[in-house]
Amino acid sequence: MPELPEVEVLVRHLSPALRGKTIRTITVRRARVLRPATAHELVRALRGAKFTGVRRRGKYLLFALQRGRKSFMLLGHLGMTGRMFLQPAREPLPKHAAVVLGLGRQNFIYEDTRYFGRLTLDTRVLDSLGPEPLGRKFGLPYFCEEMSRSAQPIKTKLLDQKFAAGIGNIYASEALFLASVPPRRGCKWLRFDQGVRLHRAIRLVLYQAIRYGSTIPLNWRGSGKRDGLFYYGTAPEASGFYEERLLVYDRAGQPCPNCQTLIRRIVQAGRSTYYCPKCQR
DNA sequence: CACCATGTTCCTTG
DNA sequence: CCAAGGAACATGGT
Repeated sequence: MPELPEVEVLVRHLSPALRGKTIRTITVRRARVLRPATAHELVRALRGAKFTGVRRRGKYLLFALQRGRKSFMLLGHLGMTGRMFLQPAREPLPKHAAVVLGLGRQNFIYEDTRYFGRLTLDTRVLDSLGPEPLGRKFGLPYFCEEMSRSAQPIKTKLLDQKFAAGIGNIYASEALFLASVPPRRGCKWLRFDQGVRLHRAIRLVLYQAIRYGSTIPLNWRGSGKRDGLFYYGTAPEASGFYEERLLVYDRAGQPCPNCQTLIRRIVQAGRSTYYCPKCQR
């Protein structure tokens, strides 16, 4: 479920829901997600600690905790299939619950089908993240400077978390389409007008996705096969909201919404890219 | 059986 | 140092 907009919307829900709650029990069912820490270390650090807030950095969730006078941070990442939500303590745990924090009447659950995500006290990964694409530092001057210094295909660059923290495979394709930029173009060979449009499209795509996620009914737990949240239009709890949300992602063979040319799928750096060969050149 | 999947990290090669 | 490519991680959908 995770790119910057999804994480942002999740954080906005979790922060007020967790603030002030004290962690009484810690159940680790998949120690792998704690890497590099161990279950014992996590239990020792979290027991008795109180949530003071939740923030976001890139695709990471930052849980601010306090015990006594000591403040510290717990860092979460959802990988490809992670979810985080609260549910009544008596309800059965989902099959792939990786970590469960008992908060009294409620459990805070981190579940992750593929266990690619993380929940850990080690925050060092944050040091290597680039600027927030919706933040001040990610201005046109920074953007153009980065473009001029890289020969990488632009699509690959958008996925580089030290270029901008939080853009993922879906919104990379969407932003390039909105800006009419061909995904294989080397950064330094982008024309100025393409750069300006892309810079703007990145912010627009992320901003609109956040706004969209803030207005639809959300099912954090997910209702089944397709993700009940953002990416797919099949979730019953959001039917009617999804039309024309993602313009090119996962639409290979379908007509481009601008020109009816068939959307193409290519592979770059091992990931699918979707684009319109006519609009994006 | 095949291939695909919202992400990151590690390894090898150049 | 950088970049590119591939594999690994692990499970499920089509």
